[in-house]
Amino acid sequence: MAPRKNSSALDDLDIVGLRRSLLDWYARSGRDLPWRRQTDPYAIWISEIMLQQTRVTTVIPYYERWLTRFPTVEDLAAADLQDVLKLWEGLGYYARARNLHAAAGQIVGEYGGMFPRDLDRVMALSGIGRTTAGGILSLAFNAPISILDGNVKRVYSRLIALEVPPSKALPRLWNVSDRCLDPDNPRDFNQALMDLGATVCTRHEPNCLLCPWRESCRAYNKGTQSVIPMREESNPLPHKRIGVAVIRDDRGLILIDRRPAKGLLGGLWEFPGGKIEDGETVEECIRREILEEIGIEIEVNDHLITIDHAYTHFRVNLQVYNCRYLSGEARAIECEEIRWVTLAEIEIYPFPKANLQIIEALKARAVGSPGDRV
DNA sequence: GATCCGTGGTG
DNA sequence: TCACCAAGGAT
Repeated sequence: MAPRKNSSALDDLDIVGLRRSLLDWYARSGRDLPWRRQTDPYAIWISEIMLQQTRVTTVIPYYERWLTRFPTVEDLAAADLQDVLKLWEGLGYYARARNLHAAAGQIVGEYGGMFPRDLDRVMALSGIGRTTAGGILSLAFNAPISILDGNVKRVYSRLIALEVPPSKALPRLWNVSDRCLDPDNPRDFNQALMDLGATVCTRHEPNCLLCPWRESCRAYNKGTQSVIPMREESNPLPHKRIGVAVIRDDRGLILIDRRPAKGLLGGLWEFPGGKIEDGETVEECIRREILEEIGIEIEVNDHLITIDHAYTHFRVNLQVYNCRYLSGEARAIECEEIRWVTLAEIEIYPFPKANLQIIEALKARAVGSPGDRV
């Protein structure tokens, strides 16, 4: 008989035993999380999206606020996107909020508000991929669908002592996840797997002595658990200096603009500005950018604040200056929309984190200098 | 398949 | 201080 072509990394492991020991561990040591207290697919969907690339402790207050404000998919579908983004403000990856809003429309429009149970239909919703779909369907409906999130990649990479970074072996890891999943207890199994990765099989200093899979884990048995999973390649972050304008007109109103709907910080509001080119002063940059983007002449006055901020693929240094409107009619040339607002009205608009520091600085200055022109 | 997309915690 | 990273998906 010919050797099996697809011999798996799991061939020597007792999968039934692994399932039982993990579920036993989960019954004793699983986490009590807000979205596990019910099986409403809408609430579980919201939690799964918020948890993408985001820590549990960060998500919990956002999750609670969201379910209070938008208790049902109909509430979300009927909401204004700006209000959705405002509720998401500070959580990052804002496409997630835009996709939630769009998918709510899909669910209400195509499925009468009933969350679909079919994997292909769930994955067709905006912002839902294979892992999120598996998470929702297994948690809400106890459907036997595997997942492969960051926790699961780490746990299985160690279990099979994977010799390459997980991104180089996704088909193998999905195969492991499919074969290990307990078809009789998919809900608890998937949750247990994520809890194991989050609390025991952690990135740094995993607590192997508490792990139910210790005896089977190939990394543990080789003593390589601290170097697996292997690191992904990473490139140095580029750095940009940005000139930013807080422009006031003669009435003291402040100019803000809304960024294009897609791309970085899509749909959020900001103070206008742009990249400082080589050989250009900050003041020159700000005057040029405002003329290009908004079409008005301004006077660049005193420095308000400097903000250093790191995004995923680059860092910025924001040089923020108080400016005064001089001439021309402001219009949205390189943005979606512009508005002149008061400092009080600004609270309504969703801003990226780095811009919230500018608003704080403006408020502090307004309080500290009552005679200042506000 | 490589790149883009935020923010806060951490060693 | 700073690179790395944490419940991924879209293009």
